[in-house]
Amino acid sequence: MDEATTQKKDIILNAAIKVFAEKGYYSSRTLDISNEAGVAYGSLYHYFRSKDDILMSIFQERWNLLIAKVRQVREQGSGPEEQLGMVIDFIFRSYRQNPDLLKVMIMDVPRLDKFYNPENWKLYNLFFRGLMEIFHEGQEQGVFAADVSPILATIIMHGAVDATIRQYVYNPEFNKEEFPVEEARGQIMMVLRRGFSKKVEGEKS
Amino acid sequence: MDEATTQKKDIILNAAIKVFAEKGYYSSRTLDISNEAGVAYGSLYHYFRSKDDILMSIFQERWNLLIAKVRQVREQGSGPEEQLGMVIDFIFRSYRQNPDLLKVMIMDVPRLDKFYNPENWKLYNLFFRGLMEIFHEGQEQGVFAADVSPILATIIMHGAVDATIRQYVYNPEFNKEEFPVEEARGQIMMVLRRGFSKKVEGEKS
Amino acid sequence: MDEATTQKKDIILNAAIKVFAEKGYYSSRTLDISNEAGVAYGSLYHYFRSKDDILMSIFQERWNLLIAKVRQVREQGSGPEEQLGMVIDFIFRSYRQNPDLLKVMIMDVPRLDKFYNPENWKLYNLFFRGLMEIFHEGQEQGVFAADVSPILATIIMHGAVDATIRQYVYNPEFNKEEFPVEEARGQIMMVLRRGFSKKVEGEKS
Amino acid sequence: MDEATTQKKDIILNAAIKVFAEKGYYSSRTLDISNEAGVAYGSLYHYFRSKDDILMSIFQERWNLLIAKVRQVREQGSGPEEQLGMVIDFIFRSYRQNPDLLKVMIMDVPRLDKFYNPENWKLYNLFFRGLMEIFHEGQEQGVFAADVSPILATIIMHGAVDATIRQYVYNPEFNKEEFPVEEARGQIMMVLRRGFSKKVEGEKS
DNA sequence: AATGAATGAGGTTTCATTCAT
DNA sequence: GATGAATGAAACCTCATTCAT
Repeated sequence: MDEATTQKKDIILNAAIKVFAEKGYYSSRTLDISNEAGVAYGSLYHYFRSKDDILMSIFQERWNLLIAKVRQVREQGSGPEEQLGMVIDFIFRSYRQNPDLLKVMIMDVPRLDKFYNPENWKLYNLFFRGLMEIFHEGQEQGVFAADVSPILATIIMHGAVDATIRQYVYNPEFNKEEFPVEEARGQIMMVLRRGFSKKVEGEKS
Repeated sequence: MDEATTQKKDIILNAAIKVFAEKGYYSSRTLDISNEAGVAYGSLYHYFRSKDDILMSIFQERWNLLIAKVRQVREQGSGPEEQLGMVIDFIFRSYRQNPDLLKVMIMDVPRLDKFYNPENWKLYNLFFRGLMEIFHEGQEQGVFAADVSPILATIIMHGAVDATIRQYVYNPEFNKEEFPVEEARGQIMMVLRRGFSKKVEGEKS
Repeated sequence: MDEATTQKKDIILNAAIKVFAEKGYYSSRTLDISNEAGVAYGSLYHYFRSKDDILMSIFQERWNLLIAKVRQVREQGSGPEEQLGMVIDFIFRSYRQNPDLLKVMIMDVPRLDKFYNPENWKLYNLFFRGLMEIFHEGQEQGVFAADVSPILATIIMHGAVDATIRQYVYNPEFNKEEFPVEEARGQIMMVLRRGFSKKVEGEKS
Repeated sequence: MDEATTQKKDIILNAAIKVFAEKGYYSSRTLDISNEAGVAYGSLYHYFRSKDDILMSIFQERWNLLIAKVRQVREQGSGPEEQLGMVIDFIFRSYRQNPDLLKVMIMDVPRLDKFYNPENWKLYNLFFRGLMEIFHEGQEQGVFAADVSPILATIIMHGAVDATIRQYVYNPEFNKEEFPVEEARGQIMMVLRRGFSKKVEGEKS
């Protein structure tokens, strides 16, 4: 794949992200995408097999970035708490840089039938596995509570971040001024840090 | 609306829930719904204005139940921790009773354009407001940390539960045997209780 | 057919006239008619075989009135000019009394496939035959020009009246104040009287 | 709009005219039109927005021709009588060349809800205005009677022609052999000439 | 590679009519 | 006679995808 091709694919992908974010995958027409991208709509099919394929490409490209980030964070070697914080930071920064992309990732990707194939699940779970490993290390180092399952911890973390971004993206009654992204990010970190930390003195078991 | 009408609407709604859960809203045809419900094609349109209207009715009926639950929990008057626990329990029990319903609520409802109207947001936020009030009371009673925003706390809680159920619903690699629903519910409760509790001794701010 | 039945049929027919006039036959639903008539929509089918049948009944009832009028005018025995004038008067008066009815007669009846059956044509042409006979008598008495075909004369007369009423009914730019119905009627009469009268002195043949 | 597009639109339009003339607008299916045109189903919607749009295009194209004809006749500058004769001739000739077209114009166009919009009325009345001006000139030149309103004169003329063509098109009992089109046209001209001419000697006012 | 006209399967919705109550 | 829930055929239109240029 030469560079020109890669560039054109990116133009189309970015146009698709914008269009999907605005109307939703199923309400978006390929014509909308080609218009937004400024290419003839037949051209989409030079670069992608189908409309589905475009959405899957968005997922894969983005998700690989996320996985790379997790890997980079892990190799860089600070403490488990800091590592989780860096991943969460990365996600929130991604949202600020390109809210449309996260909107698509959260809302459209998981609702596409074709998304649910083994290959994607493998990719999907790769990210969680990275987080789980960080958490597990934290447990071994005594930073995180031993009675919390790494799987659940990961899901909770991801769910908290995901739900927060959803509020930003969709809820018109959500007061974005009162809650700047940084504030939200800080609170989530705080709650999770506490939630994941070792048994609190005097806790009812 | 007489009883017979209510019954018929429920039959259709339940059929729709099953069909939507299986194929997703956009991939479900109205014919599938009428077949599943065992009624004639056109009958759907006696009871609902459109396919959209069916999905919106599912949301509204279900969400009103959730709001009613929150209200009931609040009136019944145990401590804030117990109250939040009861709501979470209710959601997990709902999932066990009717996983399809939750699947539709989580995956299909939020992706429908028409969902995003003021009336629905009002309903939607009514639930969060109830949770927020519980949390706020907990703060006043010194049970929950004062430096956590009730809004964020609510979102985190909801996100955690939602994400967990998503795993049950979709992730084929998620080991449901290892994690029975009760286990997941217990762990979430534990993490949140810790995460929401007062500042831990010696916490880095 | 007892009296109660006849009355109910008339109620339905009048409702249908109103609805058809407003929305056109094909855009009118049987439900609209039953609502307008204040009866259950199943009831329409007690009194009429079908929606088509309702429109045909409107035509037949009305057209028989027209034919009766022509017969009455002929029996009453004034001169041919006066007789034609009376028929035209009758039509204009009908329009003033019930514009909706004429609207339906002119616009909806002739566009229904089922209208074109031998029985209706017979009825339809009965009216024209009456007019033709009047005209023919006028020719024999030397009142109307002998070189005008009674058939054409009749068609022209009918077309002129019909087109004028159409303007009243539909054309929003047609100035109804400037042209009260009586004025229009008078002018048509004048033009036709002249047009049908014997060859003008010095006419180019 | 390039030439190929124009050609394809014309093919579809002509097919639609044929189908509409045969079955009436509402009884014609879009599939019938595409079959008749020999194009794919969906192609209709490349060239026209909707079925309605096809009918409106037929009206507009045809009516612009009529208006152009009136303009041409006026510029060409013969006497008012001749000018009106030429317009009537044009209409009758149109009927002979393409009876289906006139059928659609007379029967289907005026019964479509969407026909009644300001834009169409403007177009519609442009034709009448042209005729009225001819008539008015005739009055000033002393050829036509001063006591006849140009508006009514125009309507009568149009109604007479329209009603005659209707007979040809629809009435199975109308004897077309006895009345060839030329004969009808001649008689109408004669009646109108007389009807529009100056007060006849000895006329009752 | 790029274009966009052409395709046609498939979906939602309408609505006249039936018929059990 | 009166009702209106139930029926399901049929219609319009959309839109992803193909393919000749």
